[in-house]
Amino acid sequence: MNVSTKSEYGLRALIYIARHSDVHPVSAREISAAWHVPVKYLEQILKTLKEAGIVESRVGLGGGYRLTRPASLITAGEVIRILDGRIAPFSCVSETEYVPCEFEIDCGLKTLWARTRQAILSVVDHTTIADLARPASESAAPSQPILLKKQIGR
Amino acid sequence: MNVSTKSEYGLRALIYIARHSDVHPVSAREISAAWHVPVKYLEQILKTLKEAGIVESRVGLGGGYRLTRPASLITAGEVIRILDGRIAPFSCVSETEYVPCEFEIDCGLKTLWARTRQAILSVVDHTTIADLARPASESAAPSQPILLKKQIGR
DNA sequence: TAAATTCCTAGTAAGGCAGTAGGAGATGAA
DNA sequence: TTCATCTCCTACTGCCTTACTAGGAATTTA
Repeated sequence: MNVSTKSEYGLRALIYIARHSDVHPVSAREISAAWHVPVKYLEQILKTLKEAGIVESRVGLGGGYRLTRPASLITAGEVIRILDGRIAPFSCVSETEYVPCEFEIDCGLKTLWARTRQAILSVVDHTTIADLARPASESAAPSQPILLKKQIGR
Repeated sequence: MNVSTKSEYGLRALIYIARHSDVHPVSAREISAAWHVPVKYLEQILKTLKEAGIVESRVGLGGGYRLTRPASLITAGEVIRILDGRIAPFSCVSETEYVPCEFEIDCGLKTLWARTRQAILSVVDHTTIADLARPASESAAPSQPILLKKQIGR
């Protein structure tokens, strides 16, 4: 159960762009300096994000990246899927990379993984870059209420 | 976002033991044959599970493994933690392996990861081996109702 | 004594992750 | 026109983890 640095850096980059690209596009170097991420690595991530249609870019002096859509229309789940691949904990319950398992008939685990996946999606697919870009003091509540009723310890 | 084969095999082994250890303990070879898992690999997993106090073992002919507790008192989350380590998607929100992050103050992501973690825990910490060991036809519903109100597509 | 079983340690092949490296080509400012 | 600043593109690399394999020692029962 892990999120890679790609998703972490990618989301941070998008947060930064959402916050700062009003006047001019934001360069990879600027984001890199702000979040302490290696520039060259970030370039690759932003390239992937560009190919996926999340950001657009302008080359040359004064160039950089901008979101193609309002930040409120980009979900964290979408970004994680682009950069990390499948979100489901197991491919036998993945929508995007489904691979059947020989034991599905009598495998209680499938149900477990399916529920886990739904639980994850209920969070990441309902949290947008706009939610994340809000100052932490406003507690980054998602725009749509998520489906957890209460927090559980541990 | 992935669950390793260790957790998968470990949970399957426990399910098998819960179902079949009434009369005599269950051997690794037996489980291995039932679930198509390499014996030697399974031995290692069961050893870890034994050290963690989930199963007890008996050496020699007719030996094998038994649960130390009723299956209804062993949660999937506990097993995954033992075999895979941290469940939280990022260590900045982990209870068991917390590592602070330099950007926590203004990092909307922390909230996202925290919510994701809670969502995962609300499933895996409320699903027991007893739930999983029930025949799939009974749909492996957890003993306590989980906190998702409805299923979401995608 | 033989067969079955857990226990213990070591090794290993492949793949993914997290970058580093080195430019080529575009663009705007001086 | 030159120069600094950008993105774009491809290749490479070191390290770690995963998913095993391998070989036996010790224990127990028939």
